[in-house]
Amino acid sequence: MYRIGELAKQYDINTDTLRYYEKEGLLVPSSIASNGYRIYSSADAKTLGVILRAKAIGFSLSDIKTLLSIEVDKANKECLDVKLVVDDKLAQVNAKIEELQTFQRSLKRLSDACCGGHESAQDCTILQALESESLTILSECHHD
Amino acid sequence: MYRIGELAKQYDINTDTLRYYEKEGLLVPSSIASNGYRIYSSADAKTLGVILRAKAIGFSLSDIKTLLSIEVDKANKECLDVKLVVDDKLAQVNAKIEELQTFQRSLKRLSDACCGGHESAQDCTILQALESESLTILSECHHD
DNA sequence: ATAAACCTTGGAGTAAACTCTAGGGTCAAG
DNA sequence: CTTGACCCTAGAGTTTACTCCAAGGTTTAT
Ligand SMILES: [Zn+2]
Ligand SMILES: [Zn+2]
Ligand SMILES: [Zn+2]
Ligand SMILES: [Zn+2]
Repeated sequence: MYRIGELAKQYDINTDTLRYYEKEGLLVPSSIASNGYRIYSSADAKTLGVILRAKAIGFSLSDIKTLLSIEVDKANKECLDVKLVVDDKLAQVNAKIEELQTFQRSLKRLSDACCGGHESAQDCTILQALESESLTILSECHHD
Repeated sequence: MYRIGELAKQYDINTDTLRYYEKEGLLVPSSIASNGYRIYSSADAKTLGVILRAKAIGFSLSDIKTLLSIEVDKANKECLDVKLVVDDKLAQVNAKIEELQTFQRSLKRLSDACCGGHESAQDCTILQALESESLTILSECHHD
C-alpha cells in the first residue's frame, strides 16, 4: 500500500501525473483513506508499470486505456483484439516515420548544397531553393 | 494585388490561416485598403509560397519566422546562419525518427509474437510482455 | 433595396499529456 | 504548538497551428 507520493517516487513521475491518470480513468487507486488520501495497492503499482511500459513503446494514453480494458477482461477477449491495437499503432508509427523521412531527405538535400561558410547569404542555395517554385537546388553554393 | 480570399484560394488555404500568420508576424499584408481590407502584393504571395514550402519540409512556423528574417536581411547574413537552421531541424527530425524506430521495433516484436486469432487473450504474449518488468516476450502465442 | 458574398475584429475551442497554482487540510517530530 | 512534509480539490496554463464563432461593416449584382 502506497500513498501517492511514494508511488510517484518509485516510478519517478509527478504526483500530478498520477492524479491525471486517475481523472482519465487509467489508474484509479483501489482505496481512499479516511483522511481522503489515495491508497494504491501493489496491483495498482503493477498497472502503473504496464502504463509506463506501454507509453515507452509509443502508445497514447487513449490506446493504453483500450489495452487496459482488454487486460481486465482478458477471459472474454481474443488475441485478435490485442493485436489489432498493436498493429494499428504500428501503422501510425510507420506512417509518421515515412513523413519524417521525406522531411529528412529534403532537409539533407538542402543542407548538402549549402557551403555553410561566412559567405553572404545572398547566394545561398537553401534560400534560393525555398524561393523556387519547386524547391529546386540549382547549384552548390560557390559564391564565385 | 489580392484580397485575403483570393490569396487563400490561390494557395488552397483558409483565410483564417492567413490572419493567423499575420498575427504571428510571418506574413503581414503590405497594405490595408481604406475600407480596412487586407491587400497582399505579389511579393507577399511569393513569401507565402516560401512559408508553405518550408512547412512542407518540416519547419515549424517559428523556424520559418527565423528563416524569413534571414531572408529579408540576406545581405548581412551568412550561409552559416541559414545552414544552422536547416541542420538544427535535420537533427530534430533525425532524433524523432530514431525514437519512432525504437517504437517500431518494439511494436513489431510484439505483433510478431501474437497469433492474432480467436484464441483467448488470457495467454496473449503481447499482454504478458506488457506485464513483464522488462517487456520480454517469453514465447509465441500457441495456446497449447 | 436587398440578398449574396465578401471583409473586419475579438475571442473561444481543439488535441495531448501533463504541470502548476491557490487555498486549505493532515500528520509526525521536537 | 508550531514547523515541515505530506495530502486534497478545482481550475488555469503550456505547446502548435490552426479553425470556428458572433456580430457587424462593405461590395456587387439584380
Ligand atoms: Zn554558401
Ligand atoms: Zn548557403
Ligand atoms: Zn494468440
Ligand atoms: Zn496474442
